[in-house]
Amino acid sequence: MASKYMEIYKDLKSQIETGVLKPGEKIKSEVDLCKEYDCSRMTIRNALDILSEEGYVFRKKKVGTFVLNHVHSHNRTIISERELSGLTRSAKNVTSKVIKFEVNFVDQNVALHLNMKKSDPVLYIYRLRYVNGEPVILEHTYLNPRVIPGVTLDVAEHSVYRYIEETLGLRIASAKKVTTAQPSNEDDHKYLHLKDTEPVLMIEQVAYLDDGTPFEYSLARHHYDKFEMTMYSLRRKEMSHK
Amino acid sequence: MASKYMEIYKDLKSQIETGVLKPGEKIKSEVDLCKEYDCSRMTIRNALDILSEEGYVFRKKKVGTFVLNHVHSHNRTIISERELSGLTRSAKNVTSKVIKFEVNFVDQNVALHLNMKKSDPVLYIYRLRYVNGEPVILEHTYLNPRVIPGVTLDVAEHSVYRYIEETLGLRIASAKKVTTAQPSNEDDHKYLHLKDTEPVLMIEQVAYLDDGTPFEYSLARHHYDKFEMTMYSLRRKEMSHK
DNA sequence: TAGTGGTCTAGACCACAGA
DNA sequence: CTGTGGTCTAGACCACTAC
Repeated sequence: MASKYMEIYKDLKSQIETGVLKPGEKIKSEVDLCKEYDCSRMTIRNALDILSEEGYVFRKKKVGTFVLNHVHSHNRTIISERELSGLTRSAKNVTSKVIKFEVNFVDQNVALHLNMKKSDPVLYIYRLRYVNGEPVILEHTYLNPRVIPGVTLDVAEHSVYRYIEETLGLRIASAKKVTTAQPSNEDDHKYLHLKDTEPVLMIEQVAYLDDGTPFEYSLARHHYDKFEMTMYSLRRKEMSHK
Repeated sequence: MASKYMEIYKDLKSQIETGVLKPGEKIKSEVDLCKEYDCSRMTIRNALDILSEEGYVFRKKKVGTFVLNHVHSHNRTIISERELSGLTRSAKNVTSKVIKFEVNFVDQNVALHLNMKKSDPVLYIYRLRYVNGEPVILEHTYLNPRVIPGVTLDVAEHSVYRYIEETLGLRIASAKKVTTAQPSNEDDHKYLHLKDTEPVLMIEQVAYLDDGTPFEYSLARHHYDKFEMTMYSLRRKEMSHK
């Protein structure tokens, strides 16, 4: 079904996650893996490249490939660097209450991000989102209705992303995110039950379809104590010389 | 000097940044680029892979590769997903005031992250960092002195990262980061001049050397109004089927 | 010296978007 | 139908590490 390197990637990842391959351990060399999986070296490298980008393994030039230890965290919900959907894909029990649902003229900032003109209409959705029954995110969403038509109140109450992919058959491919800390405002106090000394973790996002069209601009204000953003950065080889 | 794909990557990137290749424009096909740069297709794909991961281009299967428009931001200092150094590499005028500089026994949490034993000594540095003369970060740094020896007060006042790479000749290769919003505490009020309703953007980081050794654990509390964390997420092809 | 990952070549076949 | 990126093969040489 999937490609060969994807199968190998999944296999190795699961071996790491289940502890068959232990942190610090050296895994087989690329040539040995070729034999084991009966494929060419490039296929193995494709798989190892993904594992390395995701922080599962670490490659030491001229020495070998090693399992990296995964330190994981606290009581917060983890928003991964690779997560594209607002929420519904990562967390389990997500429900939403729609606070506002209206069509406006697009403002300048949103128009810029969504590549729209000043006089274009935009769908604005303001939702309170619950995880396991607890109100934890206040989310402002701006959708381009020419790209994503037919979003109803019912869709907004559930998952817009699922509607886009499953009903419209479009593919969400990438997202740009900017994360900041913000003092809480009146709505945060009211809906997220925050004190005025307690902040939100704000994630501003522009999401793109698989043809490069930006379709959504959103501001998601997360309860500071319930979310964290994790990422793994890998420096490229020659980058330091520049 | 650098590898061929790196040269091609740099060349294409600069063409995008200088506007020779414009947002939305389709660039040459991979086979055409092979001829232009006189190399094999894999070398071209290596270059395009990086551009794609970094959000410069967007590949549409069976159609072509397109330049993506880069939206950039506000008045804040951008902490990029790919930035490894705390600061000194990205911003220009960074100075530091050392608040504490001492050797302690490592605590359990730090020991876990740095792969150390309970009775091991750890170097603890507490610094206030200024950008353009403004106090904007309070940073707690824990260093493993067995891995990074010879850090002096003088080093701490300047750049620990530069000392590691330039003086010790070690290579910083990767980092795991966890970003959260936190209410400001007394030190934040005192040193960063925050009000009690104003938060910090906290980045917790474990940094690794090029051989996979964790050498530093740090907590950096950033003035909420001066920093943002940006990232670009790209979904992998088959990921959706899982 | 032997083994490793990094780089590169020169091909190949596929499924499907777009004309 | 043609061109495209996605995947894959079966090699190759290199510089360096660890022994």
